[in-house]
Amino acid sequence: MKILYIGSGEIGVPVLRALMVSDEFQVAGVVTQPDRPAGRQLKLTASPVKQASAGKVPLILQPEKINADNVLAQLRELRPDLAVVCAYGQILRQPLLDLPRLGCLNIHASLLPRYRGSSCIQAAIRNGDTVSGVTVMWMNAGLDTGDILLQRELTISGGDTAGSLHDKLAWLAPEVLMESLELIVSGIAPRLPQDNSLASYAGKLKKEDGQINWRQNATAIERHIRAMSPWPSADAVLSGKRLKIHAATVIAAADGEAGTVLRIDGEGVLVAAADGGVLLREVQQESRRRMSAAEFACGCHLTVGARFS
RNA sequence: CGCGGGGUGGAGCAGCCAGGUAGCUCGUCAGGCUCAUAACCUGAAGGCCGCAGGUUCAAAUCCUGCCCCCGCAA
Repeated sequence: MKILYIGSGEIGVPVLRALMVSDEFQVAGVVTQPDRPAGRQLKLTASPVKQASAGKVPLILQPEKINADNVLAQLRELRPDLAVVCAYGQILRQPLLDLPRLGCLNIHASLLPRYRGSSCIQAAIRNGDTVSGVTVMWMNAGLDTGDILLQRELTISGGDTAGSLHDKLAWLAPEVLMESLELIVSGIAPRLPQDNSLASYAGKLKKEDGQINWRQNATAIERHIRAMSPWPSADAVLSGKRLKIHAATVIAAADGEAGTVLRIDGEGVLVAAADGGVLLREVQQESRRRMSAAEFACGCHLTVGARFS
């Protein structure tokens, strides 16, 4: 079976690798985002998917607009049986969705219909979910609204960050996809419509979304910190300077005005929230390396009573 | 040539602009106080100030080159 892989993000790389080593399925082509300036020198950088597939697949396309007629024409020549889409970064219109003989599958990193949209992983952490998973669905023109083919769950641990959950889901995804493909080959792949009344949407995150609001409860702040890690990262402001908060713990027995430093010791820096406190453990100032909050406190002579804004 | 910050005893930082005793918080070690302590007091050890040149009577500090780390941005 000839497969067209459409994706850009890191999360799809294990899936792509699984397809490339498969005997039963052939990756006829890969469509990924164009190389973009990235990194410290803004050097043109290939997407993780391109890096993983370069030289290993017959064709790699990097169109600015995947729905353009000339792109559709090139893809049509490949005569793919199926397209697999994962973290691509562009919306696929109907003509493209109709192009593969069997249609297009999308791999989504949440248990749909919960958390449609691009920040589904962060949403699961932020809301304190204990379960997430991977959904393979039949794509339609809507945003993550297609009929579900297969889902697999996994457990979110209390220490999971968006980064660690992303990795877990990335590892789970190949299994779910390959099983989905087997169901299609066998002709028994289900199409279960999503229950729209249970749907929720997690839109694209912006840098500003990382800002910590100390007037929230300690639990919410701690989840926020894990949800924003590693990107866009939870940011706090101390005496006008931005401070990234990489890791923290909830301390229930803490009382003080929201944002106030209550205690500093080897464990870290305890900051009051609306309810309880958040013990900052790992932080990072601009231009500085990550360090324990205790080390940070030494260097900047942080004192009890200081206020985060 | 995208913009910018940083490399100083074991850790985190100040000092650099206006060259001329190596400073701060913490840790370590010793002693003291205490029923006791991660608390407190006293004292001590520990630094070729990233590397290599240059300027100078004198360089952590000024100039040049190099190495490494990081933020923005994507």
